[in-house]
Amino acid sequence: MIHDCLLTGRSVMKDLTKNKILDVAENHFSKNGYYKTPLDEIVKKSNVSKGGIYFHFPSKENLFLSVMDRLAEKLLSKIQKGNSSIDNPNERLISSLKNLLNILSSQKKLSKLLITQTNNIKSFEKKRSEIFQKFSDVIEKNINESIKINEYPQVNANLLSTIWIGTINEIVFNWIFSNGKPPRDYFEELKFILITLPTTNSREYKNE
Amino acid sequence: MIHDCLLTGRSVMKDLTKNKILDVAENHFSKNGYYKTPLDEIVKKSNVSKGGIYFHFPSKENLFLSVMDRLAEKLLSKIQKGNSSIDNPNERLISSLKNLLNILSSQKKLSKLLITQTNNIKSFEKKRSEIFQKFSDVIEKNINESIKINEYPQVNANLLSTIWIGTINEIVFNWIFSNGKPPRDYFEELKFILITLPTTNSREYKNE
Amino acid sequence: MIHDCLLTGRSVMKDLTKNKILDVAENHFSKNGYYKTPLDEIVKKSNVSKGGIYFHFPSKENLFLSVMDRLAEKLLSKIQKGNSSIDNPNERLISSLKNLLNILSSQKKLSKLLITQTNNIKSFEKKRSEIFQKFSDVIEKNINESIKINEYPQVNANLLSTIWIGTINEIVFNWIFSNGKPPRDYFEELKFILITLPTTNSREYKNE
Amino acid sequence: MIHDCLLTGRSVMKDLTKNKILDVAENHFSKNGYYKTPLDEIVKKSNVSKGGIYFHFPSKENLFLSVMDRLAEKLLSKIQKGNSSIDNPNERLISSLKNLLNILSSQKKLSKLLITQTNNIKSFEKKRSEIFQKFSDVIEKNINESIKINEYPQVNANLLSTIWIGTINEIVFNWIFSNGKPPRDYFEELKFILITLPTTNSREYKNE
DNA sequence: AATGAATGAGACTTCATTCAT
DNA sequence: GATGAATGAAGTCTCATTCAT
Repeated sequence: MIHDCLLTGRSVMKDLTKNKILDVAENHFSKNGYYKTPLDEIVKKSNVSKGGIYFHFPSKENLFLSVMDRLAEKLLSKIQKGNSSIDNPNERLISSLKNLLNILSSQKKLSKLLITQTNNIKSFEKKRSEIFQKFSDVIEKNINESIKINEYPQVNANLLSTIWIGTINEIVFNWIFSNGKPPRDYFEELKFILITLPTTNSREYKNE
Repeated sequence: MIHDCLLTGRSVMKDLTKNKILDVAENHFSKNGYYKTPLDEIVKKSNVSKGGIYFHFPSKENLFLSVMDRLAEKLLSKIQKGNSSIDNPNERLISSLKNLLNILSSQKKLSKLLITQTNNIKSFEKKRSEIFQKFSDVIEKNINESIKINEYPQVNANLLSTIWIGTINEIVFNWIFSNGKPPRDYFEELKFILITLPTTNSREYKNE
Repeated sequence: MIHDCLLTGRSVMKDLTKNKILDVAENHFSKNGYYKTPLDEIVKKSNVSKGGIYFHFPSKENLFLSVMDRLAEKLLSKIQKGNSSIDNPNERLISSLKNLLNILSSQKKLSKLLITQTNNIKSFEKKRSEIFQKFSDVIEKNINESIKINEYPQVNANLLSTIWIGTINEIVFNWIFSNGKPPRDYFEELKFILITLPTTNSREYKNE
Repeated sequence: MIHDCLLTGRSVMKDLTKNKILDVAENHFSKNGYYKTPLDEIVKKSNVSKGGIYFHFPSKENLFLSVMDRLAEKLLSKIQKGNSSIDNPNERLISSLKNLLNILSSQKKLSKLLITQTNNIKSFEKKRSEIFQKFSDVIEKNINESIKINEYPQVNANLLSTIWIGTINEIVFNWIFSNGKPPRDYFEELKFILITLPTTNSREYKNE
């Protein structure tokens, strides 16, 4: 028997199929992109029939969106878990940067999926915005807390988080498409530019 | 006869047709994306037959790449023209930022084209990298010159230009897809964060 | 327990489910037609599972046929009930016409179902013929009795009943698809053309 | 060469393909119905590629409608041609009946197409109405002229033409689906019931 | 009796590309 | 140089039916 609990067995089974589909879809979408991944490919690799996929997802588009959602949740929870034990906001900011870079570095394909699949499909663009906004929110919150305790100069935290996200995005892009270094290799330098430099500066301000 | 010189006349005619195709293609690709723009749409709007398009461009993919190329050239020359008369490297850096933001703000569709059309097509990704690299190079060069004359702290200019590009990219993205403000509205704040803050800081360093 | 008699209880339950299915099926088939009514629709609206439907009906086709059968029976019994108390054959003929028109007028959807669902499916065509034949038989019988008592001229009663049926069919069609008047509005004029006119004429003949 | 005129050659060629498609479609639709005729069947039998069909017709539905249109035109022109040389309205009425019955008798498949393909598709129902209305109009006009010259009693010509159409429709139906006699076999009896009987009667009226 | 997840054949449609003219 | 009718592979999606539970 696959499961030891008869009561929840059914929903476990259901989730088994659904997750198998999501796994295969995630893999193929991130490797080949939305348009270059025919449903038949997912059918073949998942051993779930076409009808089975459409039983769980109303359309290919919805399947893609579900993949994005699951992925974003996974990444977000990893980042937040990494931060949960850190008290100092500035340390937390540094930790967020490190985690984000590490996680993305370890999942090249998923990074690609997250970053490049917009395809002029409204729902994709909306989803991308949604997800990036969530990452941005985490960072903005940390920046604001750093500002509050005077670790960071008075800047527009929202814009700054946009800078962070855009920067990381671009680094991932270069890594994937221009043989750039993996994101994690930029940690020290990014820390210097994005945190040390302004922070030091803010101390200078205070010293005046 | 429309033209008096048969020799150049022909190529002028050719260029006329070719540019008409490129104009219409640019418009549709940027509005609807690569996959959502059937060649038939370009045929209809350009009044050039399908065979005509295939005479000038070997494939739809090549047409798209040509649109990207032409566009990048246009934007780059605008930026460089704006900088040509400025002597001070730091001023030039500021001017670059301003120009970049202004130009992108005035061409929402083209911004979109430049930013979102990668589509997991190798050649597109390569082209996107190429173009962004050119923008990045301009900025990197200016940063390096600023560093040389001690206007800017000793940072990895290449990484910093990546930050610039990523930031602008993200701002454009938010503008297009999340009803964010147009890029130009961020000029002052970006100038403060990306230039004033590090620059001031570098002066502080020097003052110590 | 819902019922106290296990023996009949079971079949009552069964009939309850079966009739619920038939009700929902009748409604959807008549509204949207055979091909535009997926079984899933009936599942959703009847709260009977797919397996449940297949327990009661071997196929969608059979379900449709059952709907037709039940419907025809309903209509026929209504017509015959209306005629049962009338002695004079000619009066009965008139009453049949009136009833038929009234019943169809009050059930637009069912009329549609009866009239348009042939769909090139052999079994459907056979069923439609069967049903129309039953209606035709009722009318033919009445005509023949009218002829027998010299109320009606000597015509081919079978053909005449076909004329009746075809006429009513066409009137219903126009009502449903061309915003024609409801069948009942034609009663007086139809009575004149189909009964009075020939009847009067037959009297003339006799009077000669 | 297929055609002797180079100038019109192109449009002749175009029509050749289009008509080939229509011919094959007419044949299959009338034999098997709309839903039981996959486009692939038409592709196979017409030797025109799927794309070719979609070049000439925007959808399967539109193709079907075009078949209906062409067919209706063909039949109508045959009927009107048959009537063109007859002066007396009553004779023309009789001729219309005869022609209609004959034409339908000789084209069982097309009759079926015309009569049974409604399928709960709005556009089909509209087209069916349109076509039947045209037939009805021809008959109504003739009836009205017969009434004018006192050959026919004062009845609602519009309703009477509906009776005619419905009758013929029903006879065709019985012929196709219940092994009834072909329409033409009913000519004499229909003439008696639909024309002679009322006409004679109208004379009686006048004689009074 | 009843459930509903899963199947898979088959439907319609799209569209980059070709080629005779 | 240019046309546009024609191709055909490939795509997404539907839905009657099955079967383990």
